[in-house]
Amino acid sequence: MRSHPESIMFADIILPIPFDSFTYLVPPTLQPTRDLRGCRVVVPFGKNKIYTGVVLRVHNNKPEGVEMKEIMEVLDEQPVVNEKQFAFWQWIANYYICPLGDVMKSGLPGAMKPKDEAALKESSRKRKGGKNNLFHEDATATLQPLTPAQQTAMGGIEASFKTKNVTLLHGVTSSGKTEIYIHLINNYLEKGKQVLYLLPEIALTTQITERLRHVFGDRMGVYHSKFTDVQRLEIYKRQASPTPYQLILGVRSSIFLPFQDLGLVIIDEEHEQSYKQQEPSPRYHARNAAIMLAHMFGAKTLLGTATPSFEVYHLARKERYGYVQLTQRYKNKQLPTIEIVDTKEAKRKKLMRGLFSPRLIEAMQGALDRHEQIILFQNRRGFSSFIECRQCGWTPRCPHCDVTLTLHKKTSTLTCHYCGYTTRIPTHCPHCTPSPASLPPSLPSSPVHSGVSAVPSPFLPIGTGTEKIEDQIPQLFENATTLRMDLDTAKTRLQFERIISDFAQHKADILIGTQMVTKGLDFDNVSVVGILDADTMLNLPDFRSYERTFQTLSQVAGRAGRNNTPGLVILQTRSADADIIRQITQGDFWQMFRTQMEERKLFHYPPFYRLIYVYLRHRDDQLLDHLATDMGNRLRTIFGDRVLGPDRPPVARIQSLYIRKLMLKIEPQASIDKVRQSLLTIQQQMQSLPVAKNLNIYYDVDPL
DNA sequence: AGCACGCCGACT
DNA sequence: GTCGGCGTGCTC
Repeated sequence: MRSHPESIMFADIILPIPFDSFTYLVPPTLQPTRDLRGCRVVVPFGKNKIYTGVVLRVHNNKPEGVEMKEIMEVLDEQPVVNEKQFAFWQWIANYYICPLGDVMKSGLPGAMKPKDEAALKESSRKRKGGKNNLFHEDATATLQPLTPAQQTAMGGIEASFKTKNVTLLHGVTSSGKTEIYIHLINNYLEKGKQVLYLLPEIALTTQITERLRHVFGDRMGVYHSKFTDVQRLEIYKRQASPTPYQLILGVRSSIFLPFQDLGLVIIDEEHEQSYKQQEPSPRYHARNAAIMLAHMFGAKTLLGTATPSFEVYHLARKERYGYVQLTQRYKNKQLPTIEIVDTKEAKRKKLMRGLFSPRLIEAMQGALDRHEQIILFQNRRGFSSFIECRQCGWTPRCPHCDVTLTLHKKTSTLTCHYCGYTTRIPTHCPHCTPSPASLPPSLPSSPVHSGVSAVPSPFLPIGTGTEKIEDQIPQLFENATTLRMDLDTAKTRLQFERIISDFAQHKADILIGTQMVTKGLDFDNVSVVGILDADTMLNLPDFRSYERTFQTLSQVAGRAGRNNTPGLVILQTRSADADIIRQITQGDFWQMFRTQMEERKLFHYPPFYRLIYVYLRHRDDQLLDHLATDMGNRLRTIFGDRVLGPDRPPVARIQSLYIRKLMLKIEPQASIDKVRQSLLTIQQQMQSLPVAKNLNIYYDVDPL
């Protein structure tokens, strides 16, 4: 029973902190019993902390120069992380240049920590039915037959899968893509294969869940970020068990579930930005990661959208991906007519009433008279983007972040959308009227928007949000009722679905919203869609702004139209004769793509080049300047003119940390491994500088 | 990421 | 005289 020195075992353990792994001693009592890889263990850490981690590997190479601690306890009989998951975790860590600890944090349900698990078992016992199967039922529906157009597309997908691993299904809105998915899923389930069906967070509504539930019953598990830890843990465990769900309908993070025999991955609304995790690390793109996951299983991937991302469309054009088009709308629902209104012209002639042109008012009034509904789209929430002193033009900014504060009319406050800092609207401008004593001690009961108060606000709201539009409706349409849908009114899925269902039941005439309105189901009484201002989106300082505007506005326009009559979309813009506006109104994706691709190629942007942003953060602005320049120079010795910057990003300070950004434009055929190695070497050089002790460096690969 | 250690201000 | 602010340094 005495262990020989050479038989001493070590275990590399992933902990939920931003490092790859730490090496611990495996106690002799555990050594001969089993391979601990993939099992959770409890370990001491630091002075008196205790963590649960996952064993990455067991070996007997003693690490140099570190004093090791011993594993305290092993929690699992069987691994909770399988080999495919480890390979996938490692790919994410390598590709997105982040530590394994970060990947584990995203990849394992929070409730995998033993303390939580014990507590949760307790609470789930009390609260019966914490089950994932929310329809506490069996499949009731059989498959609906496909229309001829859908059948053709289905045949196209199957043919494409014979030679291609990834296929793009490019189908106009309301062409019935979901029905095709359902048939395809059914085929794979019949072959005994597992299917992962990914949807953007906001599109995963009760309606879609119910629809699939009717067909697939309890063979389907739903994985949603709004579920409780117990529910998520239950699905995770079930997927690792001998009887996993055969179909997972889930959001971004469901790519981390254990799969056993994955045969098909469907990524709906492939172009959606929300597939990219921005914060925290790992900043992965679930679409691209899911394609890799499918590849590891030898599975097929179907990407569906009405407005493909350039990255995907480009690969389809190059025949790396298969391509299937679906041009016919379901029940021959007609595409809407899009009318452009030149607001520059209307403003010059003084015809604008607030944010509304005469043509938009006329179209809306017509719809109201016919008891039809209206959707108004504005891609910004709140009342205005910021306020400005009428006297001197001073604008209140966040004391911690380098941004203007956003006006929230309802609460009479100014809020920072980055750190949440909130303050009351000042009664006077501290810049040009620095002495409050000279003013009446009025509370800011005179909100900036109303001139009702005795003391008019010294501030003017600038920019337009959904709240301001809502505010102007009563003056233009006396009896019209409104609903507003944006991040402020639809924070939870329940609120979101409530608004959708209220509007569907015609509890309001007008729905005002941000791009969230594009994600609702089809409303069959909406005849007019108003886009109040296409310019704010187009003019964003972002090389993808046209691509995004095209996507968003096409999706918004798709909401218009009743069963037999085509809808009317009124698009207000100050740049009425711009090419992009014409391409949007004509739904000319191909022309838009071609024009934009020339610029992308010329300026070395995706999909011709791969972008990597390198972020540096430090609380000392001047020192950071110096360090960022230094790092830029070091990068240039390796990457030459593929390095741009450093620059101050649009928001150059968040939560009292200053930020600099370096940009790398890498040829797509370059080895990501070598790029990562070079970056990490330079990072180590930087962080070994005595002045750079507190320098924080992180990466955003394929940023959006 | 936490969390302990450490060095300077306003309180019983 | 202490309690506690958060800068900074380390974690197998």
